[in-house]
Amino acid sequence: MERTPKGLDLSLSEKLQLPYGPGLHNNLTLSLSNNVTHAMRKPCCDKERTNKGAWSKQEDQKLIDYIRVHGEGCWRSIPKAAGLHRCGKSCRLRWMNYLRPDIKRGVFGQDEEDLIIKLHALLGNRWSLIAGRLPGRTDNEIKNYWNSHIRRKLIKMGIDPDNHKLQQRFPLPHVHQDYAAGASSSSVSMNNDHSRVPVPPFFKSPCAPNNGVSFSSKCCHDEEEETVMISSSPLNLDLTIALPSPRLAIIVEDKPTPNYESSTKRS
DNA sequence: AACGTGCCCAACCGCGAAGTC
DNA sequence: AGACTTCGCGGTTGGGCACGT
Repeated sequence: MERTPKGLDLSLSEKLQLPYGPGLHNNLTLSLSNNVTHAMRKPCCDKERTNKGAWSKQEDQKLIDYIRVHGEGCWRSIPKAAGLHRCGKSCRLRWMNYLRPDIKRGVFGQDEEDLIIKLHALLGNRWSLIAGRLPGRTDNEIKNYWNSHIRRKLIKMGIDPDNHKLQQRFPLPHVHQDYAAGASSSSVSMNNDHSRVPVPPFFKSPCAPNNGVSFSSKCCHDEEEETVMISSSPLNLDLTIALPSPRLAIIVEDKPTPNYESSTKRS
């Protein structure tokens, strides 16, 4: 079954209605779900007979072997066909987030981090779309990285990670320090005394050329809220989202992997 | 050494979207 | 047309590890 990934083809109107923060979307979802009962929904699998929790090496191997031969598709039937006591959803997640041969693991580079921030400013919490611009990275990985690293970092810098607004009331010297490395020509005029705050590098520089998303930001001073807004306009809204890197149906090589229950997570 | 706390991240859950019957 | 099925997404959880006391 071939589908167009959700939100892949952003219409111009959608591009212009930048989802600064997930608020709107979430509120909508919330209000809808409050009015709908899902009591009739069937469980996605027979929970009695399915394994849950961390995957064992044997389970991984079964899934890899199966997909190596048959390719991805029809996740619901894969567990049975592959001899796994897992639900299809769990198989899909394990494959997509961990076993796929094209997954790039390891620490995020500065360029990747900057790109994530830029894309988040533009797309909000649409992790799958963001992941589509970062070859080898999964939405789950990016989401985790955002929540555990970037989010905190932005807060520390005095930037609201939800709406990407620079808060005015933050200890400026701290921000100066943090931005020092990336600060050069561009700066933001913040206060009446014309003190200047360097713009974080991810707001200044255009994206890496091969990412196909370009930015230009200007800042303005929002008197009422006493925040410095990194305006979304005029943005180059060439947000043509390319399809994520093609996934291999056949795995050629075994990849060194994963963490299993007993393995250590950290070095 | 023992305990508490915070962080990381794999995995789960619920739900909407899209396809099929 | 509408019920049902399947997929994919985003939010959340919980186990395990690192680090501080």
